[in-house]
Amino acid sequence: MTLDELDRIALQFRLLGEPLRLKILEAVCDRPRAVNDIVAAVGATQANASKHLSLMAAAGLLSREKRGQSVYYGLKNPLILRVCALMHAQLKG
Amino acid sequence: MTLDELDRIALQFRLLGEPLRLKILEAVCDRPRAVNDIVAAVGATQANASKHLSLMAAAGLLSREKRGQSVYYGLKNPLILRVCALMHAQLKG
DNA sequence: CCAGTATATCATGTTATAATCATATGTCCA
DNA sequence: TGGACATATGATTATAACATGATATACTGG
Repeated sequence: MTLDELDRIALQFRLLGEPLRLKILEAVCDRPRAVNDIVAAVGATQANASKHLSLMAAAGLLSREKRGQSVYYGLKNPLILRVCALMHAQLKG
Repeated sequence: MTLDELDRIALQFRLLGEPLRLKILEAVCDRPRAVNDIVAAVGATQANASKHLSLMAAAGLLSREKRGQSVYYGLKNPLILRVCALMHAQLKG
């Protein structure tokens, strides 16, 4: 495993290391949703949620699509849900 | 998913969000190893490695066993390797 | 064009986490 | 017991990350 690879993997893990971001994942896990909607679902400030969404999209975790005056964020790769589920399971084992 | 659960999952992810700690996991993935040995394998300061090892053990990621004048750290639950492998795969997909 | 709604960004204060150096603790053996 | 080796801890500094409030940009309907 190269150093660069480790760095990128670590970065991905760090992205998941924030409760608010996990909540966001939960919010968009079955369908893309507008920022507005996500903000309400996770109970965060618009500015704060927006920042996390940008970050996650930039990291390739979320997809971003502008439709009308809203922006829809969705899961880029459902595999990330398995990662979360595995980690959840690991906590109990 | 309760808030407390999210917090704990996030904490676990944050633990994996450090390249040095991933290296440590790699170093002990097939057998427990002494701190001394791990330090050499990952190329870190003794103090720094020790701190990370303590942290990971406290979080339930690693097992800790004192044998003679050495302390052996090993994987507590091999499931964590699957989490890492999945994340690695996710990066490419 | 204007008002309103939706989203993003910027500046700032604060907290959290990591690396380092020095030092302490503990264990073994001569 | 003293000295060498292995590990842990404490204090300090540096850096990264988050939350917030204010503001900017973009789109839409009237």
